[in-house]
Amino acid sequence: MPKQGSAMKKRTVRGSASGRPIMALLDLLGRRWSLRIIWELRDDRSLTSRALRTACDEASPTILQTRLTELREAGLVELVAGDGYRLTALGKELFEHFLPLHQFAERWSRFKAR
Amino acid sequence: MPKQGSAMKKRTVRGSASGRPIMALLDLLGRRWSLRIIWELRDDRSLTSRALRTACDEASPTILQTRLTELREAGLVELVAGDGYRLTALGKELFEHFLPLHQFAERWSRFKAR
DNA sequence: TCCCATTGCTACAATAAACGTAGCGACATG
DNA sequence: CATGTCGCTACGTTTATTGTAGCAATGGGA
Repeated sequence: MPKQGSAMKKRTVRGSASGRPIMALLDLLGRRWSLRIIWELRDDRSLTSRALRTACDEASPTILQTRLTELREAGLVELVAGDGYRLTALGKELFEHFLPLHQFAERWSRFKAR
Repeated sequence: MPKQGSAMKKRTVRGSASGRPIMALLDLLGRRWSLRIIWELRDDRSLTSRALRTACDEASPTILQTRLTELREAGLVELVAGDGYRLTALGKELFEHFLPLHQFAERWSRFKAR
């Protein structure tokens, strides 16, 4: 992709051509920082773009902005003026599936340690 | 970003330095094809590396092999001689959290279509 | 009003990850 | 031996991400 202006954007989700929404979703969530962003916005948290950047281990604003735009277009995240980014109702619903992931991660971590 | 020394063999999971397993897990699952691979191995399916490649839309064997190695080292996927790749018990447990994702993806798709 | 801090967001060059093609050795079947 | 498939890798090209710097817009004092 030669240009990354706000005009031309490769926002097409891989796998969406297959007509299988799950593939498009898996691809969207499989992009770097997507899962992390959703995670950081859990529990009705609202974070400004910079607070989000801090939460995401000082990730590059370029890619965070790209992901945020994608997630907003996907209807999972919204930007509320004067309040920052937050999950939409749909986004919260999605997060519910990841909630048990925290517990799992702990167990997984202990497994790996062996 | 914390510098990933070239000494580290690139198999280190980003975020694992934070000591928060959830970050390591989110990073591992956030790599391309990770979620997809787990998805394709659902329901006790066992796929050979090439069948998996076909299932994953002819993804490059290079990256598939990389992901498979990572997932195997993470204890989520295993390679059974003469049978192909499959989810481990831990991997199946993880997949349980993604099961409702299919339904969600359908709903999400309809939302996007509007 | 001017100053200044913060917001969301972007340009641009450099680096890292992923892609695509080709092909390896090992093993099996004919 | 010939053929096919297995898991897996080399390598050159393309794409994605990083890091630094900075923009215009907004708001709050002084």
